[in-house]
Amino acid sequence: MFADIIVDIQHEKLDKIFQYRIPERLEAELWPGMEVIVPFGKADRRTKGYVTALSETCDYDLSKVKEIEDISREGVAIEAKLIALAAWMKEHYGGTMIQALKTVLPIRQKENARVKRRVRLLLSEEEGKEKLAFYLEKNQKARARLLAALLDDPVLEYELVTKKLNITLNVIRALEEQGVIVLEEKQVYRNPVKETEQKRQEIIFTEEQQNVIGRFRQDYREGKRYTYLLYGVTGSGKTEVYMEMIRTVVEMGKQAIVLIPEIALTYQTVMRFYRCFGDRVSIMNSRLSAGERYDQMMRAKAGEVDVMIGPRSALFTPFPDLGLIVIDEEHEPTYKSEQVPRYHARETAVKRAQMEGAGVVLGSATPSLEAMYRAKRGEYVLLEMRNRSRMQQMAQAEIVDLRQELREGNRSILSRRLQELMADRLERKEQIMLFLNRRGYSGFISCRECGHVVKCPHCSVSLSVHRDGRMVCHYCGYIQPKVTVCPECGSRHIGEFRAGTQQIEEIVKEMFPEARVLRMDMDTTRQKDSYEKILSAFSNEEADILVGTQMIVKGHDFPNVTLVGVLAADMSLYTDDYRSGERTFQLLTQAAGRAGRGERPGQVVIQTYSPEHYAVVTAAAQDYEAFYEEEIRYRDLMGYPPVENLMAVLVSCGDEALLEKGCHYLKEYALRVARQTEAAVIGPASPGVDKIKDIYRRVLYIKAPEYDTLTGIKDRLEQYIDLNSGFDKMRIQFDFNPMGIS
DNA sequence: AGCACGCCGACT
DNA sequence: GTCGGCGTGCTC
Repeated sequence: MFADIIVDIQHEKLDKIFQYRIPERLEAELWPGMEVIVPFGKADRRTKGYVTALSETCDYDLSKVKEIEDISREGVAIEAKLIALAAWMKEHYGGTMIQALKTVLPIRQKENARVKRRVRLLLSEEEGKEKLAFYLEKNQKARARLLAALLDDPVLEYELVTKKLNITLNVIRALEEQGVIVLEEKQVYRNPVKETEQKRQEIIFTEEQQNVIGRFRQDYREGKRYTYLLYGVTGSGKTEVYMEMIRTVVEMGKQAIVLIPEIALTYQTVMRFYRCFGDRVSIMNSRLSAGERYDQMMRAKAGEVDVMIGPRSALFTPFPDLGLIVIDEEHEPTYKSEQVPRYHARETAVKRAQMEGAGVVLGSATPSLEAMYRAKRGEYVLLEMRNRSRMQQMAQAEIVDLRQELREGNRSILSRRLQELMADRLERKEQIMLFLNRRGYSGFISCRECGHVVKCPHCSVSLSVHRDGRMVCHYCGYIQPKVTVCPECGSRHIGEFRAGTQQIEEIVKEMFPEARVLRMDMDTTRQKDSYEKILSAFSNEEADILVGTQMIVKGHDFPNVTLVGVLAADMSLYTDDYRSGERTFQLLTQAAGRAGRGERPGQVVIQTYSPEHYAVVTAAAQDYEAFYEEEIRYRDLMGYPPVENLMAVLVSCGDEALLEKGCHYLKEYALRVARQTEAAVIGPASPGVDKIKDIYRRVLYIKAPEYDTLTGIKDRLEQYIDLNSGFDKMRIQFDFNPMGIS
C-alpha cells in the first residue's frame, strides 16, 4: 500500500503530492487526514506530513519511494472520535470507509500560506552605503544587490526579495548575522471585533426566552445531555437563546458548534456572535478556500476557538471537548448531503453528541416532521417560544382562490385583491415582496377550473409529464397517457403550470409603471456578491417591490415590508415528492414571516389553485400543530418517513440496456432479502432527471418500519454488488430518507 | 525549506 | 590549490 502525502514545509515547490510506502504495521490504522512523520530529502530529515489519499499502486519510480516512519501521535484522541463517527456514518448511510473519513476528517490539500514575511534594513544611509561599497569591492554580488534595493526602500516583501532579486535564504541569514538586516514575520490575521470594540449591551430576555434558557442551563449543569427541539416562531429571538446556551457551555470550558444554512448567515448575525465571544469564534463560509477552512479546523483542534459557526461540514470541527451542537433552521434541506455518504446533519449531530457527551439544540419556526415526530415520542425535549420578542403582531394572512379569479375573468397572475393592496402600499411608501414558489418545479398537471392535480394511484404523489408526453410516477414507475380533460370536472383548461420571475417583473412594471422593481433569482444572482447587493439595495429602500424565488424569504429582516404576495402557492405543493406538503408549509410560513417585522403590522396574500389544501390553510392560519397532525397522518398512511423509513437505491450507467438488466437483478435480490423482513421493494422508476450527460439513471425504493432493516438490506446489496462483476460498470448509491428525488 | 553540487573569483 | 560566496536543482 502507498499513501499520497503533503509535507509540512512552506515552499511552493514542495506544495504537491509525494508518495510513500505504508509499512505493514501501520496499514490498519492509517487513513486520509492523518498526520505522519516521513523521511524527506537527501538527509532523510524527519518531517511532518499529511495523508491525502491511499492507493494500491504507485506511479513514481519505485526504487526512490521511501517508507512512512510513523503516525504522529498529536491530537489522535480527537481524531479517534471522528473516525468512530465516520464508521457509524458508513454503516448508517452506505458508501466506503474512505468516503466517510474524507467527509469527517479535514484533509490538507495544499500547504497553507505562511504569515507575510518582510526584510528590514537596520543600518543608517551612510552605514549602508559604506557596507555596499565593501560588498562591491569584495565581488559579493548577491549581498550588494539586496543592500542596494534596501537603500532604496528599507522594508521589502520577502517574496519580492527571493523572486525578483533572486536572493537565497542563506544570503539573508548571512546579512542578518552581520546585523545589517532583520527578517520579520507579521501576522496579517484580521479580527473584526477589535475594530468595532467589544461592547456587550445587556439583552433583556422575554419570559419565554428566560424559561427556555433556564431549562437548558439546569439540565446541562446537572450533567443531563438531551437533544432539544426549540420551536420558536419567526421573530421570537432564537439567536439570543442559542448564544446564552453556548455561553453556559463555554463557561464550563467546553466548545460549541453552530450549524446554519449558508444563505441565512447574515452580517448582523456574525457580528452578534463576535460581540459575544470575541476572537474565540470562528466562522466558516463557502467563500473560504479549502486551505483556509483547514486552517480554521486546526485552530479549533489547537484550542484557539470555542465556537465554530458554519454550514453542514462544520459539524466535524475537531474540538477537544465538544459541549453543544446547535442546528439553526433545522428543517432546511441543505442539512442533507448530496454526496456519499449522504448523511443528514441532524441525525449525525445527535450521534456525535451522544458519542462525545454533548448536548444538541435544533431550532426552527417550522420544525421538520422528523424532529417534531421524535419530540412527540419523547426522544427530543420540546421547548417552545410562541410570541415575537419585540411585541410585534404576527402578519395577517389571507388566501385568494385563483380558480375564482379565472371564473370572474381575471387571467392575470396578480389577483385583484393583491393588486389593490399593492397600490395601497405604493401609495403609503411601504415595501412589497412578491414570492414565486418555484422550488422543485417539475411539470405537474393541474386544472385551472377546479384545481385538481393528477396523482399516482399507488404513491399519492403528483405525476410528472415526460418529454414523450406520457405521465409517470417517479417513485414506482407507474405510467399513464397524458390527460387532456380534467378527470375531476371535465374542463379542458388542464395543463402544465409555467411562469417565471422575469415575466412577473414585466407584468408588475407594466401595471405599476412608477414603482421601482428589483428581481432576485438564479439569473440575477449568478455573479459573486450580487445576492448581498440586491438585498442591501432593497433594505436601503432603493426599490419598492422585490420579486424573487425562495431565496428572498430566508433570513433578512426588512422592517418596511408590510405586504408579501405568494403568487402561486401550488408550485411546491405538487412536486413529485412526499415532502411537498411540508416544503410548501415551510415556504409559506417563512414568506409570511417576512411581513411586518417593523413597527407596522404586515399583511400576506397567498394565491393558489388549491385554497382548501391543508398545507395552504394551516400556513395561512399560522397553525403548525394542525399542519403537523394532518401531514403525519398522511405519512403514516403511506408509510413515508418519519413514521417508516425509506431507502433509495440510485443506479446509474452509460448503457441503458445494461442498466435495466442491473436494476432487474438488484430488485430480484432485494425482494429475496426483504422476504424475511417487513420491507417492501418499489420500482425501478426514473428519477426526476433520468439522464444526465448521457448517463442513464434509475431508482429503487425500499420501505420498512425499522431503519435497521434497511441498513441490513443495504449491507446485503453491497455484498451482492461487490461479488458480481456485472455491476462494475454501474454506479450504485444509497440514500436513506431522501429529501427529494434526485 | 534545506541540502548538495558546481562554478567563479580571490587569496595563500 | 583551496576557500567563501553564489546560483541551481532536487526532494516521493
